[in-house]
Amino acid sequence: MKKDIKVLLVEDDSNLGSITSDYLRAKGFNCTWEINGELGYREFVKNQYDIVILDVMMPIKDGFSTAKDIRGIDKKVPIIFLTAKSMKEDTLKGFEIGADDYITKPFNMEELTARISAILKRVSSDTESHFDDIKIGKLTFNPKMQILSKDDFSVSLTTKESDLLILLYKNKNDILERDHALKAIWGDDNYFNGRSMDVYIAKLRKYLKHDEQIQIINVHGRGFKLLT
Amino acid sequence: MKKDIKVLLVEDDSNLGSITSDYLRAKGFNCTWEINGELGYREFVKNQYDIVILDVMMPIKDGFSTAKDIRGIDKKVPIIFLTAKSMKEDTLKGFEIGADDYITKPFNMEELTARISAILKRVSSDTESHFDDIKIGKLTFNPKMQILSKDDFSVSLTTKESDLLILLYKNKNDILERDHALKAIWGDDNYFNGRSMDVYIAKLRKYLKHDEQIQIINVHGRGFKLLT
DNA sequence: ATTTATTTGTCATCATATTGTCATTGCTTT
DNA sequence: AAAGCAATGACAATATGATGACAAATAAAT
Repeated sequence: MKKDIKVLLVEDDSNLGSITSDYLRAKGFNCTWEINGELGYREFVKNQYDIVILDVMMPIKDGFSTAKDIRGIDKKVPIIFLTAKSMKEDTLKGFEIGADDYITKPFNMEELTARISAILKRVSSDTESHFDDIKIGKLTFNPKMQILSKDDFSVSLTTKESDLLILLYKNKNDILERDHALKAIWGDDNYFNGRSMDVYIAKLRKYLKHDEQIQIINVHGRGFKLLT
Repeated sequence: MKKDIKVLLVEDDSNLGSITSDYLRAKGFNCTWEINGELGYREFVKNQYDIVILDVMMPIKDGFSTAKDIRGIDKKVPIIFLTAKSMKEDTLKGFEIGADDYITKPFNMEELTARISAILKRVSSDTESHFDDIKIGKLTFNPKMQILSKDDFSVSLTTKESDLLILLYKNKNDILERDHALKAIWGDDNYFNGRSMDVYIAKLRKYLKHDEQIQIINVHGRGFKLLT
């Protein structure tokens, strides 16, 4: 059936950004272009992306820092770095963070799409599409409809509940750090947002009671872990 | 008797567009030709089409983007893409956005009609013709006459009411996003049009009370869903 | 072991944004 | 002028998210 590959391009040079995103769109990718790391991160959080392309050198927030933030909430999404020259330190640093590939500028468009395709092919096996249903134990969650259901029941979650559940799921059986989650969903990590998040954790726990196998445990001072 | 198949062709090259639409008309199709994605989308919204043929590379709004907008309000209408030969088949094939077929330019006319016929044949089973009556529960809606009726009653809907009902029907049991509906029917997604739409939803709900099975539910912050 | 401080759990309540609905206005067509 | 339609204003109802209050759990200090 139809695939809809969502690509997030973060590039501060408006000329290159415009050309690249146009090209990717013409190639059938669902490409979104943001002009700095901060906006890029926020966009990544708001929507589900299949792959991220980050320019390393950016004024507001550089590519590595952005990648680190993204990795804070998503350990699997493929990231490609664009570096100005072949700087050894750059590439090394990038791979440490978990870069899947890096491309030195200037690059030609065919090369970029080829790399994207190669990476997607490589990781496609263990990657769930962003519009697929999520299976959490005996429960099923449809992120588009924001509906959590089992054979016998069905609840509609609010956006915040849904966002948090998705974030927990992406880090299932692994810790979701408080500050990462807060930055991602509430935009800012502060005391009050923290209290709010605790309330939402409580709400989710209530929903997840429908499968007694599933639980959200707290890791004191760190965050939460969704056990499946 | 031959059916009246409505084909929407969106092609920026006036030469090719003219020739192709002439040919399709000669072959008995009811073909409309628009010269860019924006006009194409507006035309699609205004009328009901059985199939859409989109050039990928267009100046104002490219084919993929147009397809995405069309898919936003109609998940089923068959779409054929016209792509330049330079695009590698495999790139395209992997990342189609709900394309039912694609044809590389230059193509010969016989090939195009053959593809169209093949697709229409393939999907005709679950596709309602644009002039058919729509069955909504116990109710029947005739989109040409804009008349909603049951055995015992009959109302004539206004254009806006009718447009909205058709859009809801096309997305029945699935969410119709506010912004898509507003863009499609009111041409622009803004606060005031949104209020207007809510009024029309209320009006439709009143009409649909004649079958208590049918309801339009709201999905907070997202849109509406017609449950049949 | 006991006390203290910090973090988390949860309920109830509040504020805000979204949606529902009626009445009215203005525009167009006849 | 009358009728029909769409847009808008006004206000009610509802859904959502934020916050306050306090209990419980955990960690740290004594």
